[in-house]
Amino acid sequence: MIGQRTTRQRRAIGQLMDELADFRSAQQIHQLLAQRGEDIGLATVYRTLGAMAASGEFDVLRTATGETLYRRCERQGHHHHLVCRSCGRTVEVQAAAFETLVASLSDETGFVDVSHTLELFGTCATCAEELATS
Amino acid sequence: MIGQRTTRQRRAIGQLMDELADFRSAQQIHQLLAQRGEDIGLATVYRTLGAMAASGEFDVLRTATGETLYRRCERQGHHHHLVCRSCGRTVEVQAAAFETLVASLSDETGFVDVSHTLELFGTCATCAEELATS
DNA sequence: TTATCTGCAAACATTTTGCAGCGAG
DNA sequence: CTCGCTGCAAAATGTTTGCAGATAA
Repeated sequence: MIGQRTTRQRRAIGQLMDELADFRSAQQIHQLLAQRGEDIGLATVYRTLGAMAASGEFDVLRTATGETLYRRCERQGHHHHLVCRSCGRTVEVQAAAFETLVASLSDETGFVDVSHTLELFGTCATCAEELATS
Repeated sequence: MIGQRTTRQRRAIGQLMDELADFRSAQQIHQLLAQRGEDIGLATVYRTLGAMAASGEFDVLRTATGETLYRRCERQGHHHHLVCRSCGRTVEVQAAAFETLVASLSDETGFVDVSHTLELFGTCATCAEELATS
């Protein structure tokens, strides 16, 4: 926790994540780095993503198949993601009304420190069309 | 999809699930069955839970560590769960307002077939007290 | 009888870890 | 010079699958 070193690997991962708009898995990121000529061990990618996510630099999301996806969190504030099942495109969703609803749960149930994970999946317009014509 | 057979294994799993109040993993269920003297293959437990969940008999939930948890769904209709971080106690939550909100997302974003996963975690009143005194 | 289910073991996919060597500070 | 970081390969985890034999219907 005291010393964090700036290595070639961490720089490369940080830079790549800056350029990516959507959620990617550790494996995808490892592959993208390889395509750029960055020869980085898969284990290092996992370790680095995990560490950066833990420190709040990334949003984390789990797919229905058990993969962990990471993305640089751009907007501040709490929000959720609507992910296309087919192409992975992501839309950020802010639903103040929902947050309010969750907050009220605390009173109703007696539970404290109520946190939540909301994942939204759908098929985006483009993919829906493609699927319809096949 | 046509024929479903009633086997010793399925009966045992169905019966055990009837008695369990909270979410359990396939591995836990397999172990509980073994304790009862029900010698059922782990693969069968996975297959059966998967099938029963797919047919809507169980609620499914994924933990942060990637395990899939199952529980007999008591209420009919769509709802979510507020799970105590400490003791695992579960409260079912129905939030019609939230469902409406999700439905409206479809119009706003152009995404179709929007589904969602909502997981709520908190500390129940009892556990909160215990934690305060320690 | 016969299609379905089961158990086993092997296969899988994702992620984690032990350890020796490398390299940032 | 040091301690943290990296790569590799092995291990761990949780889950799925192929197949031959068992079994509901």
